[in-house]
Amino acid sequence: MPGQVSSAPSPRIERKRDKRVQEIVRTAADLFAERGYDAVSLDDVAERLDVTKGSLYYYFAGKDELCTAALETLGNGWMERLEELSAAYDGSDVGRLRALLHEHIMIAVRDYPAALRLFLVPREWPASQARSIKAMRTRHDAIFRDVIDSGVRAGEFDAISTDVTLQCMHAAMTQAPTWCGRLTGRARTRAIDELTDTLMLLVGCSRADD
Amino acid sequence: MPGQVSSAPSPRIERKRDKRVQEIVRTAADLFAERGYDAVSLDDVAERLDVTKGSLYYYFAGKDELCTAALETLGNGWMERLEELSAAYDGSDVGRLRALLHEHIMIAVRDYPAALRLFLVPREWPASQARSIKAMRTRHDAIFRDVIDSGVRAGEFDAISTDVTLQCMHAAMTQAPTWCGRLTGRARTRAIDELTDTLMLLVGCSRADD
DNA sequence: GAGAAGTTTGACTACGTAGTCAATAGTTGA
DNA sequence: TCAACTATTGACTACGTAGTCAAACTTCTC
Repeated sequence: MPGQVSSAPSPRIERKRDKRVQEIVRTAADLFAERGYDAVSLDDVAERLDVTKGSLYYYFAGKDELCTAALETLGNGWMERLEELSAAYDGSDVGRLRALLHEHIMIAVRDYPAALRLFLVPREWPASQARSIKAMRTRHDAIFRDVIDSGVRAGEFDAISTDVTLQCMHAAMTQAPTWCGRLTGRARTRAIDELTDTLMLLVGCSRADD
Repeated sequence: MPGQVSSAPSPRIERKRDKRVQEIVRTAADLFAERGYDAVSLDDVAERLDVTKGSLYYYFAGKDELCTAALETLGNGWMERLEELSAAYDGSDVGRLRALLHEHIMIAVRDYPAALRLFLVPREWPASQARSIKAMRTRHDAIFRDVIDSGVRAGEFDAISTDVTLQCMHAAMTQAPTWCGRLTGRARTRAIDELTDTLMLLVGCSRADD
């Protein structure tokens, strides 16, 4: 075993690599979200990054792994943001739910104008992604279930069924970028606000209640 | 031009052909809805019909045409049913809207257990289908916009924005088969009813109002 | 600046699937 | 029974794309 140090790369190089991985992941996520998994070839991803396909295989074992990384990296960031917001919120459940809905829609529409539209819609992804999508959906549901149940117990909300309410909210928020994405400026802000207020109706809160 | 009659086929043969076309269209729609356009090959469609691919080309010019036919045939039947129901309904707008929502969800969940889940979600279909999907969506929206606006004018409903309300309802109904499809018997009935009632909240109607 | 490590390239294979078509089988009606 | 028409087959081509890999290039490190 002559002199084989098998040294870990220096932190600097590791950071560089991480950055590159993030670039690739982000670009891939945008493309997948724009066109769907099947309609995106690795040549497409490579072209948008100004490299060739072989380069992607230096970082990822295959298309599936790249897709998983894209879903998890972006999804984790999103869910963390919502979890922090929910934990830090100081006020009524009405206010907390409204803040969560609003932030969720904002992230979907603003931060990921192209990416993640399809994020929580399993049918649009290959079966190999089922596990990571399900995990993210569970996390998403837990955030909203928590505040809805709390509000119901406190008598602030009135939901026919928490499950169904959750599903309706989720479905609407999933579609939000398609509706609001083409709008800009005040029109977009207004659409997001209206959507938030409309979803609050699902727990029996009209705008007056805040 | 010796004896070239170019005769139309007999009605009997024409009926037979139409029936075959319907079988193919229905099978294709089921498969497209199960797996998505890209993930379904014409060999898959042919296999489920117990024929070979070449046979499909006797009836359809290509995969795209088959897909268009599938979307339009099934979508037209669905929308016709809703239009009839809306026109025939005799009663308040609250009752009419509830009947429309309920029927829409029932059709989605019961009649098309596999097919058409994705029906009104353009992003899941190739660009060549955009026209026919948009037409169907317009028709769908017109049905529901009609009753919502009517209810708002009559003071029965209170919607923040008809557009946003429509979009939320549409998003939720599109997902309904995914939620209710795995249920059976009373559980399914209950889920469909709960979803209907929950969506009525979007126009400010709680269950008590009926 | 030299050697090592990290990164990218582009030509390559393998494979699946849309679409073609001449040959064949099945059906219909006289 | 036979001829014309309808329907189906299966072998075929063309093409796109996932994945491979040795060689070339770039960037670090001493």
